[in-house]
This record gives sequence, structure tokens and C-alpha cells, in this order.
Amino acid sequence: MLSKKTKYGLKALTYIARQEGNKPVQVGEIAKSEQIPQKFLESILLTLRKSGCLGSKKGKHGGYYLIKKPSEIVMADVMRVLEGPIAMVPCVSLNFYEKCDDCPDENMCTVNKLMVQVRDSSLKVLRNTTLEDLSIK
Amino acid sequence: MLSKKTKYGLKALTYIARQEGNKPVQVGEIAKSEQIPQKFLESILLTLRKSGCLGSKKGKHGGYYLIKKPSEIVMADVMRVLEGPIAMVPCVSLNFYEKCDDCPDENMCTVNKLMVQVRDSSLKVLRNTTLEDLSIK
DNA sequence: GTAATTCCTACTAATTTAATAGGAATAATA
DNA sequence: TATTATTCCTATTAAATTAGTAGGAATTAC
Repeated sequence: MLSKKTKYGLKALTYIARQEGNKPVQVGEIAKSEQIPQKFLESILLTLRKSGCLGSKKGKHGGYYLIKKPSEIVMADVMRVLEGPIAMVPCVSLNFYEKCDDCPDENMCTVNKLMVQVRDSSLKVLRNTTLEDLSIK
Repeated sequence: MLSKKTKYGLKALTYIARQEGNKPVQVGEIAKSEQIPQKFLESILLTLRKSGCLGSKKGKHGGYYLIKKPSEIVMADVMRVLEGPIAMVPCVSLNFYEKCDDCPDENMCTVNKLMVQVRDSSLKVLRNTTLEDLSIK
């Protein structure tokens, strides 16, 4: 299941992408419009900023804005920042690989074999979808 | 992330499918061989039996056995029994649909749009993979 | 200098997952 | 029939993760 964090993050990115110009959008505005707890959203946008998806401006009239074109913000990257690995098991993850405790031999593991395929199919979608695709109304 | 429950369940099914004949396989044997806590595995196999993937025999020399051919046990079904919905958001689930609390209009929701695609791509794999595919060494 | 905002850290609450405990019911077999 | 080995069932607990809150520091516009 997708965490609320990711869901809220995606909604917020879409909201920002839909704004005209590149003026900073305030957390409060997004929270209100998208029905997201404001403090929670604050922390999510902060994460996105640190990961390089968003820029921010502090102080009065501050807020968040995109620092890349929507067409350059790829869903696979956003998902990794918000949700973590795209693979369903760590032993299949490209960016967050970890060996399983059980499972003496990965290449013999049938769960591994299946999950590689699921990962690849999801990745295909997530790599081919950008924020632009989401924000077109 | 895949739960341990699902992971263990898939391993156990593979183990059973690889046995010769259709003799019942005991939980203890599977647990030992696959390094799964026995009591936990007991409850998992019980779930699989109730869902119609497995049959069981009680008492001495009892155990679990397949009641369908491995080629007829489809991963999409197994995953739904063990892991629940394949979709990452309930509002996109075919078998476990639920409306989102936030989100006034589903058709306008960008998260929904994206997750439909992810679901479809995963489902394609899971519907085309059977226990037979997993259990071939 | 005041008001409005992001930024940061720490904490708490709620939910889900993983596992354990204990024993009832059932079946084989000596 | 007694014993042993197994599945079956319910309840409980422990651990981990997710979701959200609290409070205030830092920064900026006006």
C-alpha cells in the first residue's frame, strides 16, 4: 500500500506544477486545497526539497516551487524519495539492495524471481511517467 | 514491501509443489527447510487452505497438499489472499475497492491515474505467472 | 519591528505486522 | 484403547512502521 506520505507528496507536486509561473506556493494553501494536515505536509515538502525535486523560499511570501520542468520530474525518482524502494523485497531492489536473512541463495529463490518481474513492470511505468503527465488536466 | 507472511507463503507453496506425488507435507518440515517460524507458518498455511489453494489432512502423518495443478495456481490470486490488494491505493483496487477520504473526485485524482497504470502492469505479471513457473528449478 | 513563512527536532499516537502461547480436535498406529 | 503426531483455532503480545503533533528557531517581506 502507498503511504499517505507518498500520496500527499504526489498531490502536492501536482498542485505546484499546475500553478502558473514559478511563484512559490505556500504549504498552507496546498494543505487546505488538498485536505492534507499542514504540519505533516510541511515535513513532506521538506523531504522533497532536500531530495532536489523542489526549491523553497523562506519568510513572508515564501513557499515551494519546482526547480525542474515537470517533464523532467520522473515518478520513479519521486516514489523512491517518498516511498522508498520500488521493489517489493530488498533483495530485488536496484537502489536499496539488501540481502535476505533467510534465503541462502538468491538465484534459487522463487520469490526473488517473481519480484524481479513485478519490479521491472512497475518501473517501466514509473520511469515513463513524469509530473507533466500527472498535471495535465 | 512484501510482508513476511506473503514471502513465507510463497516459499511454502513452492516447497509443496516441488514434492513428488501428492502426499501431505508437514508444516514442521517446511518450516525447518525454509527457515520459517513454525507457528507463524501454521497460520499462513491455514489461510491458504481456507482460500482454496491447499488441502490438508489432520492427525498423524497429516499435512498440506495442493488441490490444483501448479499451473492452475495463479500468483495474482495467491497474492490477494496473503498480501491483500495488488493495487497500491484502495481506490484503484479491483477486488478491495474503497473510496478515499480525501479526494472529492476520483477521476480527477492524479495519484489514482498513476496507480491504475502501476496496478495494470503488476497484474499482467501476476496473472501470467503460476506456481508451476516458480517451482521449476 | 512585525507578521508570515520555511525549517528543524523531538515526541506521541495509531496501526499494522510478526510472532508466540496454549490447547482442542483429529487421525494413525501400536 | 492409549499414545503420539499432526492440523486447527483463538487470543495475546512484541516489534516496527506510519501518521501526525508540538514548539519554536531562522529567515524574509514590508
